[in-house]
Amino acid sequence: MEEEVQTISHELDEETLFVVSQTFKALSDPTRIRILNLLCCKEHSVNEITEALNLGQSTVSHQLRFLKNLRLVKFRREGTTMYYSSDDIHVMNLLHQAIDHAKH
Amino acid sequence: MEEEVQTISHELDEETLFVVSQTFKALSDPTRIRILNLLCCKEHSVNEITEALNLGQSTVSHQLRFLKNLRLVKFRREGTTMYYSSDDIHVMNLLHQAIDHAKH
DNA sequence: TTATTACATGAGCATATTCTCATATTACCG
DNA sequence: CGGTAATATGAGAATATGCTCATGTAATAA
Repeated sequence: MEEEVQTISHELDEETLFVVSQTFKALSDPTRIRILNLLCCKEHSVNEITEALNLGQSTVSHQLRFLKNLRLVKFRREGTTMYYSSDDIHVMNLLHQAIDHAKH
Repeated sequence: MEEEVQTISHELDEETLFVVSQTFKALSDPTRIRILNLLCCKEHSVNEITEALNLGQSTVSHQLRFLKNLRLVKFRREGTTMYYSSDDIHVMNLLHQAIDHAKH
């Protein structure tokens, strides 16, 4: 009935726009990409990540908080050690597609 | 044979890291997402984009240059009018996957 | 040629991002 | 309890990002 209203169709609503941009922002930083790529296959402690990627401990912690807030990673405690692992199959999929594509 | 050497494996080389992060950075801004989403199905002039998305002409032009530099869009001239269209099926695929996922 | 339309570009500002340094916090061990 | 190892957090500086304003360029029409 009201097809004319759809003139501006295909336009994304604000929430979708926000979620999509946030998701890609998470994947737009080299440090976060390296961390996610490392966590892809198995969990790692903060120290392991710090050493494997040769980063500052604080940097890793900050980025993990970022990824944790977006629910892209989860963690479990074991004593004073926190083990992080990836927690969003779909986003990891986007990442690996982009990596495969970049490698040609 | 040399499995121990692979300890640091899975690490991404610098160029891949750069390309991947640049690609996602292009998709991490709401304005660029809206432009790419509009260009998804058919070409549009700069003016059409400006009006359809209610943006400044300069803003659209700047973002189109950004997308053009990454070869995500192409264009053709018709008189004084420039028609832009998407030019990277793979990246458009990443975008639509993320949009579908965000919409649940 | 001049005027007009459509688009591109440069400079500058406001904000956001990312890292580093220093300092918490938390759990464990003796 | 104090000491230590592992991680988290806050503040600050350096850089990057995105928009707006003004102006430049290019093609066309009169």
